[in-house]
Amino acid sequence: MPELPEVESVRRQLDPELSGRRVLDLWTDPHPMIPRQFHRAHEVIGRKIAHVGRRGKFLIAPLDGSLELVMHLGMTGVFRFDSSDPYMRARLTLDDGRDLVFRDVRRFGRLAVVDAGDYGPIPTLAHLGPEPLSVDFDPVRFAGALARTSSPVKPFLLSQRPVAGVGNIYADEALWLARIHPLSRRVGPRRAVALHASLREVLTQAIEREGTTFRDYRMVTGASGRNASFLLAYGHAGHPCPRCGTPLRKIVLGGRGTTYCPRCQRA
DNA sequence: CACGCCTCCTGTGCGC
DNA sequence: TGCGCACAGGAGGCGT
Repeated sequence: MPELPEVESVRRQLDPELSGRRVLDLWTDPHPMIPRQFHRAHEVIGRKIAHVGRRGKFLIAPLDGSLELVMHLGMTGVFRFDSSDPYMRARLTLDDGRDLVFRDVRRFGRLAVVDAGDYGPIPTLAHLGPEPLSVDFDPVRFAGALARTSSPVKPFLLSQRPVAGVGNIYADEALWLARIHPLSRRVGPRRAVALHASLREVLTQAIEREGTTFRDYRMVTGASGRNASFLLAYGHAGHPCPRCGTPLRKIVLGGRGTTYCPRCQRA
């Protein structure tokens, strides 16, 4: 569900609430998925949260004792304060008397405690590409990565390796903006630079609008993101391309719905 | 190591 | 109305 702009919006709300707070208790529901999804989570008890940071779609909160709490919203994860509900998977009791509730209908979300910087238990985080909105996301290196892979460009973006935080929605949006076919296996330097710029544009705009809400994604306040009505490709299959008027086409690529313009985006 | 496929889970919307 | 199926914004594990 949530991609970088949604996770960043959540981070900005959580950070001032959690910074300096100590976790007094943790409740997790007794489902068999929990041990797998909540690696060492109970070690958060008694620890103080320094702040809430982010890498790609992962929220990372440094704790005292050289530990880190790593949180991933999966497809349907939401954080709320003091709002118990039937899909509550975890509840952190804080030293200011409030409860932070993790709601997650599909149970793909994760709460893991790891030794600081040791992301072995979280392979995608361990091999995560550069932050797209930082100077580490370099167009020349990005072009090099695209030149070296044999994967179609969209699944490569979704792998989180060439760049962090891009999911299904913003991959479709950026590829449309850069006029690159999602199945393209040959993205040369010129188109790579265009894609680099498009990713930054699409993600920056989405952050300004506090993310895209279709159904599940909500901020900590419960508010929806405002970006959905600005999407140009994703979710608009069958509608005219905003650039050329050709009906947008939907295909399945790596098991994910993919919308693109068959005229603007050539392989 | 890299890639493609399948799986985890639950709810919703659609066609028949 | 009821049923079955495809699909949903993600990542991990496995076989090749």
